[in-house]
Amino acid sequence: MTQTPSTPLSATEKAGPLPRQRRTYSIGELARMFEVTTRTIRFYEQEGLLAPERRGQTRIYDEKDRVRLKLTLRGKRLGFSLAEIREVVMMYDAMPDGNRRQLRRLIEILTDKRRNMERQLEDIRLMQLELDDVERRARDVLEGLGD
Amino acid sequence: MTQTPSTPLSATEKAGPLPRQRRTYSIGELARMFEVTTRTIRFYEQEGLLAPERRGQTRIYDEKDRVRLKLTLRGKRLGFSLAEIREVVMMYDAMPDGNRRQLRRLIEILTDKRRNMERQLEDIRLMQLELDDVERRARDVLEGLGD
DNA sequence: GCCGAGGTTGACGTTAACGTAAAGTGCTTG
DNA sequence: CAAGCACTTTACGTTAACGTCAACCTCGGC
Repeated sequence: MTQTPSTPLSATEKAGPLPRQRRTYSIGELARMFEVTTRTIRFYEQEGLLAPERRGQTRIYDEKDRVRLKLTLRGKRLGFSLAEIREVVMMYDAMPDGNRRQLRRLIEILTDKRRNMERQLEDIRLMQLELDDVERRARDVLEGLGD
Repeated sequence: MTQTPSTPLSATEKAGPLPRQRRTYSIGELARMFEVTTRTIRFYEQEGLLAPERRGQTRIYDEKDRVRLKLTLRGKRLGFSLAEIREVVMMYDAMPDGNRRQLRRLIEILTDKRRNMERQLEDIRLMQLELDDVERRARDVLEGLGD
């Protein structure tokens, strides 16, 4: 009865009028799709980031799982730990019936992540300048060697 | 043995009117300055990222070292490994007398890093959208609870 | 019936990036 | 001169995020 409408985390999903096919994926498919190993995917499940269904022993992943994996990997590329990612993900899941304190906590976390992003943006900007500089010098030296 | 002429490593040494003084730093100063531990700084040296001078046993860091530490930490925040950072740093140092092959290799690495940055920029953009979305929903639920 | 391709659960191994504790050195301050 | 810092080396410990076996199941095809 507590069937949550199960809307996956998504700001970028085009909710077309198409009858959404209930596509599913095997662990191997997902692995190839995102260029990770199956070990990684199982590990993420063990860490509470995924919860695929089972047909017998075999894991079957649906669209929601796929999106979650995608977001997890994106978070990782941005330097978040699995623990951090899990925190947000779990709070998101618990949101519908979350109490005020939890929700405020979630917003607090999000604000923090956002600050993190801002800093990274600045870091990237500065790093790009450094790279430009180093590359320019390298090219100068190359030229000096008589290209 | 080596009698050093009692220079008290004063931070505010009035040697001249020039603003560009040959300032030096102790390991503790740098640690506080960047909010890392001295262990971290020594570790970076061990990994070939820093090479401070010594007065007896004690490490003395100059402006160049400080900048390098700053860049290292920035690289870390962007998810580069110490090995990667070292690669760039060492090649940069060896640049003046670097041969063509090395220089091309350096430029290749830089191009790679740059691609990395581009991807991170995109990741950040997407992640910000996600965060916006999650936060908006959280606020909606909060409001629904009768704020 | 057997085989290979994929899937499963342990369980132990590995690597990066430090943390932490022990034991010593050197300066300066009461 | 004793105490107290800040610094040093050595060395073992720790954590996250997987990698790497081993030993097993299971299903479609020949």
